[in-house]
Amino acid sequence: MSQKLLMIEDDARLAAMVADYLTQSGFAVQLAADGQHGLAAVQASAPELVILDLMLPDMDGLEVCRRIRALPGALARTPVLMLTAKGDPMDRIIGLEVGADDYLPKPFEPRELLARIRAVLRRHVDGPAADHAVLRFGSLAIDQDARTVTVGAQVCELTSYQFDLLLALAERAGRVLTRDQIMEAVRGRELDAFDRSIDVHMGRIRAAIELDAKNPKRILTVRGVGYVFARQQD
Amino acid sequence: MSQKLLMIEDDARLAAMVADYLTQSGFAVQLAADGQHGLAAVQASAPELVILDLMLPDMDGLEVCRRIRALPGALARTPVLMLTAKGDPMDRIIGLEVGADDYLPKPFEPRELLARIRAVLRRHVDGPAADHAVLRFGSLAIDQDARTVTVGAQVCELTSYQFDLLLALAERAGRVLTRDQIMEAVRGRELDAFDRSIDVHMGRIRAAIELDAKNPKRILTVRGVGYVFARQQD
DNA sequence: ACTTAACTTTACGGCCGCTTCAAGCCCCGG
DNA sequence: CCGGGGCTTGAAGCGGCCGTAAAGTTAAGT
Repeated sequence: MSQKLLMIEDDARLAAMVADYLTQSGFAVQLAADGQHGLAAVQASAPELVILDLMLPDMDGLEVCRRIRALPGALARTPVLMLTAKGDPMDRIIGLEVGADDYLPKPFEPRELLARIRAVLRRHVDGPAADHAVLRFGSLAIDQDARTVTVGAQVCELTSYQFDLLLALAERAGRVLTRDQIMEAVRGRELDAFDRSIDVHMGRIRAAIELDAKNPKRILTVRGVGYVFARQQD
Repeated sequence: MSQKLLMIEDDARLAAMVADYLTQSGFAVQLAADGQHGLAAVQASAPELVILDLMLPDMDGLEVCRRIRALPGALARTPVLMLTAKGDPMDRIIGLEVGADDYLPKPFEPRELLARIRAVLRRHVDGPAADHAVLRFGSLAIDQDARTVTVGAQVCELTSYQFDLLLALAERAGRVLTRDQIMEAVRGRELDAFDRSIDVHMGRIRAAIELDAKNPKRILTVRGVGYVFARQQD
């Protein structure tokens, strides 16, 4: 029961990469390179959600969004996730105003796009603002919507990337992941041969979430393989 | 099979309204007006989920939550959905830190409360249920995802390489493997003529997984050939 | 029972992989 | 154009673990 997504994006490289990532995450992805074909595809295949680039060759993403909302029947309520060029707050206001359900500034981590797609879909079926997915492991709490991590009373300062890494591990708690798998989950691309950056980040994340970074109880290293997030803690 | 909910809320009007809505949605709702009675009710009726107001006449909602978590047995893991006074981010952090499973700022739509209740319950039932690929031989279990081996309740300390060796044998349980075959399976290359390293490792693995390393019941030696992992055990 | 071959056990040296620190680089905001 | 935060890269340090060697034990053949 894989859900159908439509991505309207003129950058073929980006589109292909994202489509690949989302496909591996269990979605069926259809592509359209401009607004014209995008609108046609919405009507033809009635996707569960539309990923819509703000900048398109033929017509503005905002215009596309407006026309989706003007379609007959249930199609008008198709969830739209807008990709905006920059972190410009203006974009958000405009995007939401024409009826986009969420927006995501480029460049973005595939991981985050996936999280937002799921959030929008969840909201769409369960009602408005449905689900704060909060992962709990003993005193550790990971709030996927707020993108915050707390351990006991302490709020952990994590960068966005560190948060994604932690989340990738925590979602598969109890499963050993290789560095490649982790990189694949977060960025959708492979790791070059002897890249130690993952290790450095794990060190930083440990410093933030472990009580004693010298004796990690949550992020465990599996020598010669990768890392595991411990299922049982505290 | 309507699920039992407990709502701890001092505002009688609000409580009645919500209870009514949730009842129509197929839940059995029990009410408590303050922390004292709320805690008693949790112990008396073991609800599937507790809806807990942050502001209560007698004691803080946080304190109630803490005490629920301190209850004996499975009661301590009763899901808690916190109702916070405002959209203040402070509230959410506090809520997470005492072990609430989700939070919802007032005022809220009943529809949204319902969605979150369902989300939390869903997570609670199929959360820890994530299945692993596990090979079982009597009391011995080999978890390929976690890369751990357990004998009964005992977790065996094995290195990555030792784990791979054991797995190679266990996957072909009942078949005798030569040292070369084992090496081929694990490392993909051949073994030089008089290498005794496999033997040493088998000894170490036996020390970890055999009840009596002197009389191995799992990893058996086939003199002049190699080793077998016994199909029948215990 | 003696001999010999094969497996087990123990000890230890060295290497590989993880961690940590420091410097470089890139991107973004002023 | 400059400054800062954060990701990346490189190098140094350290510890764990593999492999070897050598002694001990078991099994088979004479």
